[in-house]
Amino acid sequence: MRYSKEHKLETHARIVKKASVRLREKGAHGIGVADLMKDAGLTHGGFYAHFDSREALVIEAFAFAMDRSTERWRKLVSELPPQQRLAAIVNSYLTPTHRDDPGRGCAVPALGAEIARESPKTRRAFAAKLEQMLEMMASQIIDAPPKAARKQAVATLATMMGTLVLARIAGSGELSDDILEAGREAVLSRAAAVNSSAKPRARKAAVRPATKPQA
Amino acid sequence: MRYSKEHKLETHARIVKKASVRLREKGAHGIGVADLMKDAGLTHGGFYAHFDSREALVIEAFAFAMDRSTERWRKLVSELPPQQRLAAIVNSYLTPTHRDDPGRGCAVPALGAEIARESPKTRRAFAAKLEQMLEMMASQIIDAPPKAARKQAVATLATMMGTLVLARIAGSGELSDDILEAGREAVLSRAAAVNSSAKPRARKAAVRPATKPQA
DNA sequence: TGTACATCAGTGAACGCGCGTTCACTGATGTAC
DNA sequence: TGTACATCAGTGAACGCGCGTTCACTGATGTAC
Repeated sequence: MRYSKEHKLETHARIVKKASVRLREKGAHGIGVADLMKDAGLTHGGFYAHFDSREALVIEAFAFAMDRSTERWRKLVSELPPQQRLAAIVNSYLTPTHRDDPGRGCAVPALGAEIARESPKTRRAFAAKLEQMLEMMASQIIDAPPKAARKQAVATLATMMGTLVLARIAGSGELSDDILEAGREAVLSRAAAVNSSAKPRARKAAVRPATKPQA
Repeated sequence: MRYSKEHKLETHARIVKKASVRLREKGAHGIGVADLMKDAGLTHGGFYAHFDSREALVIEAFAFAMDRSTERWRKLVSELPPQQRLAAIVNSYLTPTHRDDPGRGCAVPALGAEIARESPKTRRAFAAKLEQMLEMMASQIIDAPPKAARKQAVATLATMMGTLVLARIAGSGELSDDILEAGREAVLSRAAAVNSSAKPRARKAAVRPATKPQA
């Protein structure tokens, strides 16, 4: 063989990783196979040695992005007391940094609407990763019964990603910052309300914006 | 002239109207000029007698869809007492009917993320219509000072459209219905909390799902 | 250890196709006389 | 009122281009002997 055993896997992973950035930036149909390969330092002809089709790469790239977000949240949250965890996720999500850098941000606001229109196969792949993300969020909400925690996780993600979409439509000026702030307040006050056993100071600490970027 | 004075305007309006449906269904790049013209009962060659470019049609079609939604809400709300208005909008928005018929639904969950990536011109046109929609929503919230009403409108729309995107990713099964329900509850309980002067029964009435479709 | 061969990740030209856009033309109707 | 002409919304062929995909080929390396 021309290359070491892991070489192909590494190349494959590099394509997926770079593509996951570009697709979040440009949309699921916003960039072509040739440019995606160029991003990974290759020419387009080799593409089909790694993927059955462009769609297959989109699925992998999307899954990669979702796994990264979920994993990043898990790390972010691992060092915090339970009652601050959801707030920490929210505060890292609803920031100008995240709004202005979709390529390294959450795939749901960037690609959700588009992927929901794709083939059933693609949509289901997306749905499965979304489900994992929701489960991860719900598992951070320990002071509510599972069904309520699940509902809160859904509502929180919906508000967070919806806020990001609205903020991106509004550009990156003051109006857009206000949108982020409105979303942040809404989702944090809801968390505080559901989380009725938490002390007020816990909530106040949670409201402070995170300095770390995005999610 | 071959046709009556209003003929061209009528044709133009018909193209925009049909396109606004198809674009919401298929995405801003999901359908071509030829098919859009066919939808309006015409051939593709006549397109440029009506629009400078495909992008110009996308802008008009998007504006049309946004105006329709805003106007529909205005009508829906006009016959209701103030404290039921926001809830009525939410209940008509977060329904399986709306989820399953994006072509006649709100353009924000269908096209928002995509349009935010378009040219500044397109994005700003979208942003202006979004602003009108938010103002309309905020004007329904009369028991809060303007700044708070604005914030609540932003958070409400973010949650509503985010919920719709998540529900569409999840398909149209039970899991998807649960997502709609979680979004509905979150946004209605927030409205009830802000709307602290309203009587409990007002809130209870508001929580009942609407039978009318979408928004 | 040295040599011949097999492998296969990656190259780059070429393909067919659909797209947005252009353009010469059509033909029904309004207008001038 | 009747006739010749001008208008212009709409037609359909054609354009250039970029895309996803295919394919014959390359050449560095692992393997067999």
